[in-house]
Amino acid sequence: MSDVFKALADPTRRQVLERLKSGPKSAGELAQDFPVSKPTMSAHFAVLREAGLVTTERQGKSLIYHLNVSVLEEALLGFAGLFGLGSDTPKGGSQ
Amino acid sequence: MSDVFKALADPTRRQVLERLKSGPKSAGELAQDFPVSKPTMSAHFAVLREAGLVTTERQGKSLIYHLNVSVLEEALLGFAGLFGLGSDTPKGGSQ
DNA sequence: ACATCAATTAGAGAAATAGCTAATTGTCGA
DNA sequence: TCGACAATTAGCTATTTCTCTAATTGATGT
Repeated sequence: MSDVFKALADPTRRQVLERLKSGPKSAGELAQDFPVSKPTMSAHFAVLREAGLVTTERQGKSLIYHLNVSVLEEALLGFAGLFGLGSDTPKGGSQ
Repeated sequence: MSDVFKALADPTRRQVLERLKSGPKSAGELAQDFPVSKPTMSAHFAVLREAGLVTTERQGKSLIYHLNVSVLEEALLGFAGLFGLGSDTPKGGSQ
């Protein structure tokens, strides 16, 4: 879960997740929207993948990235819950 | 708001926020609970302060840190909201 | 004024991060 | 098998981050 917050620390990666919200996209398709090189994007994808925030699926020559909302939810709302934020989840224990 | 996520990326800083949940604490009081030097903790506090996640109040020789829940809420739930998570906030626009 | 205590700033080093170009891997179609 | 294309890995640099010890600032009490 520390990996998730590390992944979310970078604005580019947060924006990638937002793009993915509207549906799966290929690496190249995603890369187009950002002002950095493809290898740099590839590195960002790797961080998101290792955090479990996205999953991949091969489709011909393309690699399709899918958003894994549940991991995002668990981290974001899980942590928010520790402070009594979000839903009325009383507490939640682990770190 | 990018500052908030950057601040949350470090486990020590997240734990500081959790400690602060139960009420304001002095720098030294907080520092005791962590296996790093006081100057290191001071640096972490500065990051949290700059992100707006905590506020300070002088009390004699001590500096008292207060948790600023609203900033945490805005970042966490604001971002979660972009994905339809948390409360049923439909969308939310800025980044 | 001075000693003391709380906390920060200064200065430095090691490790991690974000970025690039060039080279490589893997897949498809002819 | 070969050429073209998608994406990653390799190799490198610059910057940032985390950590430390030593020195400084600021407030209190005598």
